[in-house]
Amino acid sequence: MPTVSSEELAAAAGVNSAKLRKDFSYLGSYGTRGVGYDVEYLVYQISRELGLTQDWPVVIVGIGNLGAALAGYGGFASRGFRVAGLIDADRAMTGKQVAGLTVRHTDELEPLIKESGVSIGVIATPAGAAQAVCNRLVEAGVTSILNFAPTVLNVPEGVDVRKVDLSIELQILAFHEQRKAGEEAELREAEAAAAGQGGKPAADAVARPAARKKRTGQGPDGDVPAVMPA
Amino acid sequence: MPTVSSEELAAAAGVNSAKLRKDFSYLGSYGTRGVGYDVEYLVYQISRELGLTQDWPVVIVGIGNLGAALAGYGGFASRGFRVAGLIDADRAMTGKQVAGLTVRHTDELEPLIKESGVSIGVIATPAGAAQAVCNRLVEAGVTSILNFAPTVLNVPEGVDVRKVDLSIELQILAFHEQRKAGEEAELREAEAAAAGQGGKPAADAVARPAARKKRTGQGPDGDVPAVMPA
DNA sequence: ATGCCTTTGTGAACGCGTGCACAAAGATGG
DNA sequence: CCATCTTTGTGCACGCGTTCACAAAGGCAT
Repeated sequence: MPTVSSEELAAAAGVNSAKLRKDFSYLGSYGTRGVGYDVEYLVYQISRELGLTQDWPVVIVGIGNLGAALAGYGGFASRGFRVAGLIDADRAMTGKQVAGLTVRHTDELEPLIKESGVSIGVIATPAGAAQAVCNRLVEAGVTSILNFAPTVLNVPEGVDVRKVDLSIELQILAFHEQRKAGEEAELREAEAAAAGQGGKPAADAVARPAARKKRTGQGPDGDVPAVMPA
Repeated sequence: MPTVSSEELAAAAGVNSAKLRKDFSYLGSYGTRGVGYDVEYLVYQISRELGLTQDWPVVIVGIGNLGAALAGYGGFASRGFRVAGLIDADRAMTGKQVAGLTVRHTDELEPLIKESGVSIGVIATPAGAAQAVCNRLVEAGVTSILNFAPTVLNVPEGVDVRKVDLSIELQILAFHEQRKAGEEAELREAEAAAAGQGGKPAADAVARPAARKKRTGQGPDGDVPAVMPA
């Protein structure tokens, strides 16, 4: 398949074709009217725009289970990322092989960053060590940090930090799960009400502190919200 | 501190106080005018709305580095998640202790789900095994899946899937990193141009297939885009 | 060469979320 | 009990991203 239309691409991606074309137009990607987009050229343009054609040396600090998982993650190489080094504070880890690389001690952090020209650091340490590691990374010249530790990092102007909290994704799933359950419960309640016996709302587990006077009526506390997060 | 105002909360969170109040109003959380929100009551309301007060048994399938990391992740317990079981297809893993739990073989997947009332599954297997695992999870009654495998999962209506791609976060950092570098290069180029010698754009690594006629002029192919993703 | 057909690129309209500004409500002090 | 002050809850306006719809452009058959 040498060429694709915005319509095909949009259907495959599950988005609107107009949006896709407009997005491409921002990139300056030129298709051919009446034909579509040349696949190879398009792939190259998007790859370059996204930085996939560049080589990004990355250092991973904290080689526990998560750090090891990241070191061995297959998706990195194909996206232009190269693990330039693994760092761990535990001397017992020093010298060990993880995912084909040798773990080095924290002492070697700065030389590693400078030698390899690392500008992106990944923090997979316990929460307590994260800020100290972050400071050393920044000091050594790292300007982008991916933080898996459950802490908010303070960084100077010009340094980007992205925080990944693995439990947030679960949280979102649980939220939807609750909504599903809530809707079912509501249906049952509605049926019960139709049968003549209104379902009475359960008392709050934590009482309202001050005077809990009127309620707007139509919604008990157990209501599901009208909005939902992403 | 028994009570907080929306202003304080907004400042701490780095958002607009009006937005915060509006969001709270959607939840039906009632503050007290002239005083603010009762902290304990607010925490309880938000927790309940988010499902933190419920107990969510979770099964993790695929106990490699990532699965082990997830099993030991501290953030789960405090958010209401409980790892009900660890499953791995490798018989060599069966019976081993990971993060204080015993790894069980894939054969025990269905009974585990039914006994523990699991409705959320986490897939941390290699890409090849993910869809098969997914099918079995759904068949056994799981309705929410968190997928760490680099595959798109096909699921029936009513089942939620969230895909976590660890390299995407790095991708976003790299994109910004590229923009930073691009801006610096542009500055240098502008200086060079001011000195009389215009920087010439490098030829594309992949040639345009068809006729590459006019360009709108002001932007060489190496341009950074005018927009950026989240 | 000419006309028709397909698909792009984009101006314009729509919808939604965010932020502003203010009235209502409750607390507090005289 | 009334006046004043603080803070909530929310109608309204603005801005941005998405979608619609169509003119322009290129390919292709006759």
